[in-house]
Amino acid sequence: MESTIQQQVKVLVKELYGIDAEDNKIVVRGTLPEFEGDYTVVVFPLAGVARKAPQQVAQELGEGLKATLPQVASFNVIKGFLNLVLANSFWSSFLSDNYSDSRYGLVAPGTGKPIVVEFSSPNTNKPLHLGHIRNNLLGDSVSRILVAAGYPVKKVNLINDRVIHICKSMLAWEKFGSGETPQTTGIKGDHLVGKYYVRFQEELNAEKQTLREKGVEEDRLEEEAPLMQEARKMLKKWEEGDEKVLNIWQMMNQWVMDGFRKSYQRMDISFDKVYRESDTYLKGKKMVLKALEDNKLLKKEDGAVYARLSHEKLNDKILLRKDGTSVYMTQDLGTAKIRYDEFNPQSMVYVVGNEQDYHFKVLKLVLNIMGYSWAHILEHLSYGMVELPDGKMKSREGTVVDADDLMDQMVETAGRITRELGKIEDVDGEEGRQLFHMISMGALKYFILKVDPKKNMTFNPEESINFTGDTGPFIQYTHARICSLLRKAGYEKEGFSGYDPEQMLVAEKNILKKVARYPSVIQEAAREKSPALVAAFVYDLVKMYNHFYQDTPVLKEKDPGTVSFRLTLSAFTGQVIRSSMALLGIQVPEKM
RNA sequence: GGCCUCAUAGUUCAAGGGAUAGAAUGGGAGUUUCCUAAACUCUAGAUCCAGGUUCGAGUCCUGGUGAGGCCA
Repeated sequence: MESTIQQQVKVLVKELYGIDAEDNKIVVRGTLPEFEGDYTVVVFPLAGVARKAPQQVAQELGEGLKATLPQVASFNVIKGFLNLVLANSFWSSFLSDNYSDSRYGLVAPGTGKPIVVEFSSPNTNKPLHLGHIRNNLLGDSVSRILVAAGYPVKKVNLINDRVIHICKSMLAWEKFGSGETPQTTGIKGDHLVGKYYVRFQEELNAEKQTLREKGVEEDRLEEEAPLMQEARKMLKKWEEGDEKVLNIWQMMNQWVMDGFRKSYQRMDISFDKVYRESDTYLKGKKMVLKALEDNKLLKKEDGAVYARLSHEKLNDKILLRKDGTSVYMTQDLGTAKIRYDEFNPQSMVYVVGNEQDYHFKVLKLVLNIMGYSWAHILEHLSYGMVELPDGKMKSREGTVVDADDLMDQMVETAGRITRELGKIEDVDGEEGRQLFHMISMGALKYFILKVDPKKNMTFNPEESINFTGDTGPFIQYTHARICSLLRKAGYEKEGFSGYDPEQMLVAEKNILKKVARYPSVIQEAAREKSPALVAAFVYDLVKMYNHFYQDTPVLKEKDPGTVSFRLTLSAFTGQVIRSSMALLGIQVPEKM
């Protein structure tokens, strides 16, 4: 409807003033609740080009719109704002036209070039923490939103499984592990490996302390510690293909991946393709050497290969060190190429924290310099850090919030509160188990996704398990109430009849206005890659529905036409709630 | 030191250059013979500072202050 009004305004401006108005000068938005109207045209920009007083232009446009658009019942002008009131029948027709569309708001699945979304990309040396959760939820939700907006999407994960990360855990396990495995200990694989990573650090610190007492200089401690020397030896052996080291590496990677698989499952996250850095890391090196041959890259006197970035006022970027070893970016060049060749995508989105803004900027530039014309399709979806109320998470200070612990805690809280409220019967059975899972994950996902991805966020563990107010469970609860209402009424998507639109209440119209925006919210969220827009939308919708539900009887209403209208309105609202929550990866229960 | 982000009620978040800056939470006061009170209603409370652009600035520009990040 917004675009219909916008187009018509454009036509009228041409007719009345002989001016071709630019689209960005025609601002149409929802009318603020304190004014009368459904949509508002902001006339100031047009008054400027028409060289007339805003009120006069508004008046003339209002008359024109009323005459040409049958949906416009009346209008009023306040200062430079033209408020349009649509006929109630427009809104009831909107409902009858759309209530039976189970894919309302969603665009048919696209068939063109895919968008490749990379997210998660964990290191295999320790379990997932809160920061990874934001990454995973964002990547997953953005993927779902893009699909809903009609894009084909490939979700990919790049496991950083090379020995550099896991070496310390391997060494500590070998020395102190006495053969422990996830099976013998019952510890989740990623946590077991993480345990030995911590153990390594502890032992290393002890060694450093000993050396320190012996009078070794502070900046040589790490280098001289026997454990670090052993770790370096191990790394070298891995690179040489030492069978024993490779076996341990493979085994412990497997443990970690088995652990991650469980966490992904719990978050309801999956991938179309999983890459392993150990398989792909050599590709980038080849590309760099090839580009050097083609004179696209340069070589320093000491042998290091680099890209010149002075035209961008950036420092040169080394791609191969003087000893021929590769740097992080070298691998990223390789994986980008592999991915491009494999999917022929329209764009490649990387969900990676904003501490790597510079890295991605340079990555695109280097790909360009190396002659890959598709470099511009790389898009860094840069999200902010997750901090705790008392500052950043620091593994050294033990303030890291573990993903599994957090989820356990939330399930427990969901169970406790449900029991206290006494709303469902089967709290100890399958129904309870599923419900607690739904509520806890709903709370966690919503809490994180409602924040603008670009911004840093503070994660307050106590507030995150709050289930009232602007939370996932609040929205889930509204859905459950709607389901309950429909169950009682025996409503089966039959729609409504015999309803007089003149009886429509403001609260009902507000819901319809909101629901009507859903398709454009999906498009906007896809364009911005922001689940937060979907979260804000569904929260607003739910608040409006609750307001309606609070003081508008449905089943007790006498007029059957009104009853069927309210039931259809409720069912449609419930569907949009379910649909938009699904875009956030959140399920909604029928009872809670 | 150079570069990049950010700054809004006590706190956590909103606000496509547009009307009186919205929510939630916490504080205060209420709502249950009625479809689920995990709800609803009322109430007090904020744009870091100084300039500028604009009919109009939380939003754009410049400078400052403060916080975070990246690069050494």
